[in-house]
Amino acid sequence: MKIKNSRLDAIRLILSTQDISSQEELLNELAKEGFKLTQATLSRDLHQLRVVKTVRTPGQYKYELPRNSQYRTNDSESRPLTTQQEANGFLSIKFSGNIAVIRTKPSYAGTLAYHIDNCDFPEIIGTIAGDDTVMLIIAEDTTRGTVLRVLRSVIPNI
Amino acid sequence: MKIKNSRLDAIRLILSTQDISSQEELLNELAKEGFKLTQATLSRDLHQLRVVKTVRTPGQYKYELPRNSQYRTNDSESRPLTTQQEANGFLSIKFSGNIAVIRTKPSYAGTLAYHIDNCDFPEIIGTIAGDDTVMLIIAEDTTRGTVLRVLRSVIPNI
DNA sequence: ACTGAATAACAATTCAAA
DNA sequence: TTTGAATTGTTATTCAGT
Repeated sequence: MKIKNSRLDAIRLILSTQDISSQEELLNELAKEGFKLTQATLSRDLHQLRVVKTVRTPGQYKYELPRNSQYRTNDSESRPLTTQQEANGFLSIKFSGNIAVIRTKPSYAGTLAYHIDNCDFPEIIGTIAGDDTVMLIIAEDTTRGTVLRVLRSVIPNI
Repeated sequence: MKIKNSRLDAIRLILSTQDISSQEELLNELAKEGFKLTQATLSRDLHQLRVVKTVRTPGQYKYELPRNSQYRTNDSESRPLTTQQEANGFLSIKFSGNIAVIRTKPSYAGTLAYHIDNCDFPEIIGTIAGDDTVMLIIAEDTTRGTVLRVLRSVIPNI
């Protein structure tokens, strides 16, 4: 229950920040974080998170979270969103190099970027927003996990 | 080849119009259309089309095409700008690190970015547009050649 | 409800051939 | 380059136990 949810969060974190190409590989990453489980359980977790195995380049696979990262366990699906969750329009976040790309619902990007800017996170040296996309320039020596962690205060549903 | 391409088209049509939950099931549908092939070949076809196996409801799977290879009727709205090469306003593309910068004619950038976004290329994790400039954030481990190749479906005159 | 061990089911790849 | 047969590899499920 409690353990399982933190494990699902760990899976989401790992899949959001690195390229994973098999359940075996993900199992190893989870082991590094102290999660002990078998492939059977992981398969069920991925099923619950509706993770899909995509083809990146021929012969190379990547496990990806669904784009509207409506995660959490089944019980939270029926729980109404808080105003803050509802308000930020967050859909997904991806990383490449020192840049994070946040997708939002249409027209939400500007407001979200404004809020992130206002936080003056030292880990995020700047943002730029379109209509449904926010780009974050990440400070050097800052990990993606850290970025996700600090963003949680602005985007609780990240 | 000719046969193979029509088979790929048949696959795209089937996946666009019905729920398929396994390769074997798809094999049967293809047989109805007169295509004789084995699971090995089908697996390769699906790989080429970058089809993903998604979870619809718990325990129920569905093979889905990526957005940019879905079957579309000739409504010009959602269709990429493949017909009129002039329509996209493309002028030039340059690269630096994991960023590509596309210059367009004035006011064309937003529409072009929109179309690129809609394709959901895994190689391009995000775009942001000004008036005559589109910036693309390129996924890690993706070459510039690959970026140019995938953009060709949106910008034939690239 | 959650899990691991074993297994079944399924999909990807190898190999040989055309 | 494309393919099928066989094989391997990977993931989903069953079953039993907690």
